[in-house]
Amino acid sequence: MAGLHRRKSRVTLHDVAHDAGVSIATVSYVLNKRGSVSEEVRKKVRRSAKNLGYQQNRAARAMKMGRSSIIGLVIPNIENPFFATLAQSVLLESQRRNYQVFLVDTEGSHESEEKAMQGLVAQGVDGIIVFPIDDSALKSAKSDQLPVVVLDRDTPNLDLVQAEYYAGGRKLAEHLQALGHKRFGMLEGPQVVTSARDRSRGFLDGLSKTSKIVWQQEHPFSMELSKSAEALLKKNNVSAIFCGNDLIALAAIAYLKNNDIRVPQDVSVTGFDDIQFARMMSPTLTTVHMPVAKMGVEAVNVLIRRLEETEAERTRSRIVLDVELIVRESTAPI
Amino acid sequence: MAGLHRRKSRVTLHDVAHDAGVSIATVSYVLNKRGSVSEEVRKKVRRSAKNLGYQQNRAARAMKMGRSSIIGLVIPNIENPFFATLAQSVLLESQRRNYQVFLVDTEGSHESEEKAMQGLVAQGVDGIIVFPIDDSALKSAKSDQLPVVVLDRDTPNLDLVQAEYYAGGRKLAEHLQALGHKRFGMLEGPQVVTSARDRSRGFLDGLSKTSKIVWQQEHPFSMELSKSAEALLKKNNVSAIFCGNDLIALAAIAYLKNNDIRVPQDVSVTGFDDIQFARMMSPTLTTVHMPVAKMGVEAVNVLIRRLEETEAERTRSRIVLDVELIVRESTAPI
DNA sequence: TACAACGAGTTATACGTTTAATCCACATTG
DNA sequence: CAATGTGGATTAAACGTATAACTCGTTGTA
Repeated sequence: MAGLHRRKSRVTLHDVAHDAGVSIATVSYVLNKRGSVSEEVRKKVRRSAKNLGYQQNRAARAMKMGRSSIIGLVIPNIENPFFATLAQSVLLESQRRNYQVFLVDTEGSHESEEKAMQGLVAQGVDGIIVFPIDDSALKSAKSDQLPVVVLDRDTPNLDLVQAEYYAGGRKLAEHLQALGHKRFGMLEGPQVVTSARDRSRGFLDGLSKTSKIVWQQEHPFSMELSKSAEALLKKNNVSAIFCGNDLIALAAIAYLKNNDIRVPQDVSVTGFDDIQFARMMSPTLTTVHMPVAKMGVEAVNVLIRRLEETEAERTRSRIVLDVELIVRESTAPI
Repeated sequence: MAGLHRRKSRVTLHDVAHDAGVSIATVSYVLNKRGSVSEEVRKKVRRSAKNLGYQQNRAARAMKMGRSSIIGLVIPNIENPFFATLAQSVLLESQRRNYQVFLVDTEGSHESEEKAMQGLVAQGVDGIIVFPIDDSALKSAKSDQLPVVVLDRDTPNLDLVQAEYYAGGRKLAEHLQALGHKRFGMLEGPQVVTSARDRSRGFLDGLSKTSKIVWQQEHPFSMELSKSAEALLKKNNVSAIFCGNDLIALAAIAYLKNNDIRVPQDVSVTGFDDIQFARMMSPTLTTVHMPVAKMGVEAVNVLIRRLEETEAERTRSRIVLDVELIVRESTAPI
């Protein structure tokens, strides 16, 4: 039985038309709910189409229409749960809206990001949603070729969807201070990244004069703890640690525990993002919940609106979503 | 500047032909490295193409050729790190081979899986790679419409790529027994799933007569621990626990720790899959490493081979990959 | 020398849609 | 009754590409 999969030449408009005894055009009109066709012909056509199992040939349609109904999604790393959730929501919403998605994982490299964007354009996608590696200007800023929605980084001329990072940072600062903390360590995300900067800024701005940053260091958004970070953690000279995201927090906590520094008894730790694992680890992680799924949905909405808008120039969208402080076990009163 | 993205009617073969002063066909031949064209014309054409920034119109090509160079990937849940890694490898390998991927996340529902397969066929993908929810026969077994490669579940007539689950189970049993364990608990994966069954079978077959299964329970492949599982864990009447996958193990360990049962001092715990987090948690997890990335690559290879094979009936592929026991901190001598 | 063979290009067609333009029969209206 | 309009259908062109079939010199060979 193997091998009989040769695509049996699919049934076309022509076949349906023949079966229903009408012209090709009529079938097209019926199926696209356009033009004026009598109710009875309508029924006949629909019946034939269903019987024969007609399926639109997307390639032909795409060619004729000049649009593919495909959108490109470019993310740095699908293995990061944050992006997995994001991708999922984009996928779902797109399908719901009758678009398909080309997903590209750039593995965190600028070069691939560049190539990915190029590639997608070449593939003929209608638009692109991109979560850029960092701020280094999406240079091939394709926006003149096709609509681009940028996640997370405010970029000139491009539609934007992001979250209230700054506010999130403040909330963490307030929460920790309310618990009595005064001496802080910071493992911030890469400061070339706006969203990481905003988190830090928010946190710092939220501190009162009596609070003190004992140490502060940049760290990649990953679970592999840097040597210098380990050195700082080992000092055990702060009562609370702000981490740029959940992955860093996760790694920090693991390291602290291995060095017999208890969380949260000896030191409180906070994350950022609220990935799925944040509430599964022990201690569960106090963090800032990002509306990831919502970001995905909004991005799709913005993009499709732009795709389907009339020629009328629409002004740039800038959607900023609320974040929420989630208090769990990794923070405690001093 | 916003809104000037109206797809500037892309440059076509026609434009290039005009610019190079040759016919459309010649350009096509040059670009596809077919037919016989003199070296000088070749150069001229390539130059024009590059200058004008010609990009193949995939839709037109797809229509003419009857193949889209797109493959569908259907997985249960992209948020599961295991599938994230799998997806990533499929994406990368596909791109390398000049195919694009439609990713569909079925969210673990049969209905969506069914619909996803249908949908992909309708979209005109050339072939499908699917990691099915469970064994309930991919009924719309599209294999007669187009090539399907199944991951993980042996399915009649379909190409298969999977891992040596059985052997993995045995290895765990042997490892634990070598450490002196004799009383075991099992939180197996859903037994409707072949791969889960194979893991359990391998484990059980690997036990000697003197070993004893104290309790055994099915559990979904997720991090949300069931009440009954918690009850069993609390009993604290075994020295080692076999978990159906890493997520279950993760949850179990968290629960045990919260109930002051130490891992591995009081009880050893094993996982299965070796997800990224397995070596980040504390204690790090003893587990069986699945060659996930390799599975993805192989699946793409098998599929593309079938797509591009000549009419000659090829026999069904059945690729089974080795797994590896990874010993970490969550298991210790009794 | 005549003719086959070949190399290098061109012409022409088909792929399956969408949709503007057209056609036709019939009803409405001045 | 002629002119006009209208609902309901058809015809035909176009989208951009791939490729089979063809043309036209030129070369090699019998």
